[in-house]
Amino acid sequence: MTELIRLLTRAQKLLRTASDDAMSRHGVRVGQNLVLEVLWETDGLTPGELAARLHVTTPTVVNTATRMESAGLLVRRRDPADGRLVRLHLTPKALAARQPIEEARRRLAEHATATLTEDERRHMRSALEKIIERMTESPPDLGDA
Amino acid sequence: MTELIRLLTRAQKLLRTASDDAMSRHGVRVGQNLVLEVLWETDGLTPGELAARLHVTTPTVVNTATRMESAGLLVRRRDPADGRLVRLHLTPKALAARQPIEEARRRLAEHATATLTEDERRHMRSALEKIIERMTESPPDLGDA
DNA sequence: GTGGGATCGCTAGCATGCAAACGATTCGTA
DNA sequence: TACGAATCGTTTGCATGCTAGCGATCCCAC
Repeated sequence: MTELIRLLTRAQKLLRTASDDAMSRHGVRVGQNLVLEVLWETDGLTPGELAARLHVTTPTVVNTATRMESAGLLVRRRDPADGRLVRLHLTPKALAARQPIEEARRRLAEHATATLTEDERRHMRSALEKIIERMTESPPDLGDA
Repeated sequence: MTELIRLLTRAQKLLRTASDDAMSRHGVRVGQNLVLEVLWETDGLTPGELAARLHVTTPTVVNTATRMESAGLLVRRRDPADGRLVRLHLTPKALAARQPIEEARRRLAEHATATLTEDERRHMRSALEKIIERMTESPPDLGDA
């Protein structure tokens, strides 16, 4: 079981590194790519909403948004109805990058999983879903105190 | 395929977070735990050797080693035969933490994978091995220039 | 034996994550 | 209506990774 998790960690790291390399060719880092992915579908979300969808904390989104703002990928706008809220809007530059980036991601994913059999895909998917459910639903049950 | 990778990423992150929580109870962070894991088996490795075994870069090991030195988990010693080398040696404190930490990791791994069937474990393992081989052996083949 | 290339650890700067503390705004209630 | 609690974004500080560049040491060829 420990070995299974070790393999999972190693594979994920290799994929993340490869993804960062691919995205960097389009002027976007791997974390920023995740923000784009959501905003391409739903522009004008708040940092808090974005954080919830990405399963990260709000400060992480805030910092990433600041870097993306410096890079000219998005702009911040105060919500006119609620002064506490900030809405993140993509720039034309970010919209133009959509096609090549999605293409690059699709290509990378297919390359990585090209040699998997149908059984392996199906069982790996259900196994990962079970692990995710297990880690979110049930308590981690840490040993001592 | 993209969805498969998304699940893989999510599962790995949940596992890493849970691992960090568990390790923190023993005064060790998740990255430091990986260093301990290797040094428990082979004490006195150099930062470069350690980096190769962990699949990280040397600066990463150097920084982690510095934090672990501050935490009293290891000491640096110059190699008497080769002045360029630094050898990392665990302290009694680090040796004493071995049993509880290994127990915590074993428990976490079993908890996470408790509901997997034998087919799922087997196919997930072979799938991950294929992905790893694919990402290390063959070229990433990034689209444009 | 000496000089130049190779090897090694370290530092600096950046990106991505977290938790904790802070400030501003909003909303419900007295 | 005004005040306290809740909500939200931001800042700060830390851990983990990376690349690039530096300085010290070693080793081989001359």
